[in-house]
Amino acid sequence: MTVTGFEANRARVIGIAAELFARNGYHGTGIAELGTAAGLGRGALYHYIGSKEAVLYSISKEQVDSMNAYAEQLLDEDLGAEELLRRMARGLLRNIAEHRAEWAVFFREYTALTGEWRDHVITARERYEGYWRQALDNGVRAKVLRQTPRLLVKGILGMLNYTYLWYEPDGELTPDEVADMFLDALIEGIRA
Amino acid sequence: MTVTGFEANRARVIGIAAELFARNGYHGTGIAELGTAAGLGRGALYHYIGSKEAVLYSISKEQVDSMNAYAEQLLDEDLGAEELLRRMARGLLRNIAEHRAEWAVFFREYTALTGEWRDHVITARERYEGYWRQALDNGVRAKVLRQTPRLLVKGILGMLNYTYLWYEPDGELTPDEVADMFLDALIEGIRA
DNA sequence: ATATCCTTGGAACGTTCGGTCCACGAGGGG
DNA sequence: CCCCTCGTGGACCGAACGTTCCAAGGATAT
Repeated sequence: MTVTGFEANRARVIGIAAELFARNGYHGTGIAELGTAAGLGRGALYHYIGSKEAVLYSISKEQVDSMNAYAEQLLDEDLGAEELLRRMARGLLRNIAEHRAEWAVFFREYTALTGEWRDHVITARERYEGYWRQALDNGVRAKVLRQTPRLLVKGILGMLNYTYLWYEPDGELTPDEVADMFLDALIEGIRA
Repeated sequence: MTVTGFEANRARVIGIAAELFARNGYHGTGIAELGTAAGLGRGALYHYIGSKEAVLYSISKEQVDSMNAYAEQLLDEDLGAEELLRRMARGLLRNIAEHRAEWAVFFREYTALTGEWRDHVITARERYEGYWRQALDNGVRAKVLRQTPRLLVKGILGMLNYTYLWYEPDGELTPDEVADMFLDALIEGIRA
């Protein structure tokens, strides 16, 4: 049962590209290699992808955009500070666990993007960081958390993002459990 | 006053390569580009570097090896559990701050290594993680820290390693201060 | 002056790069 | 049966890739 339709085919190619880019790097993966893996000749391949950089952009953009949408939704829900942080962490780790290849490509290779594509992705990434800062500030305002340096948010994101490198979907912990473990350690340390 | 001697020249070229690899990626940086940046022709360049992959190996190896040596030294010193963790964190962040380009290359591009070089770097990296686990276990045995999942060490290292992406040497915080900020948040959360 | 060695620039190698182009086949509506 | 569109494989493009090679320059020791 082959999938049909332009969009479905495009998505399929981009998924394959994510695996290849994750394994061999963006510059380290050739268009010929991608064509072979997708079972497509040059003509068909370019019909779907437009350009190699467009593929990298699609891979990167989709993940960050989806996390931004999720964060915006949570921030609208008027949750308690601790619950908000836990849900944001769980959402991120669930996404990373489901799209390890895409996140690996995004973290390692987004610098290979140029022009507006680069700007868009970097901006989206900063926006996401802003949502985390907002969530932490919520906690401080509600006197649930103590005042901490603004750079702590970088540390938290590092802790969570880094999972793309080691998380094993078949391991003993679910993404939610990993998120909770990290937040258990952190929240006690920054409670008011 | 130009530096002389084979080793000094080699080190100079590798330093320049680290900057280029960090900015444009390993596969994204050409030998021609490196030659131009170093002010060397092809012949002279290869006289010093041997091969492109050898450059990547040198950059990666040096940082990890130096952190392993530092960790081994600290573990020999019989420090208190908290002091040990703080010193390890400070040492790592100091090193990252001083060699941002090298760490960026290491984190993003070590997968481009092949064969024994790849194995050596991966092994060294796992060894370093083992030292951190040891330090945490010390704390648990001394009843300074509570028992935590073994995967927490991945989170701590993520927190610290991630600094290569954002730490600004001219910013308001020294590497030691960043390390302390992170550990202040963490240690309270995992104390016994 | 001669011999030896380290260092050097640049030509050249075959391969692969990302991307373009075009002819053609299949499918559907008139 | 013709025409148009869409999808496709593969020839082909110039440029860049990492590496090798060699002749010669420069320094030092004899």
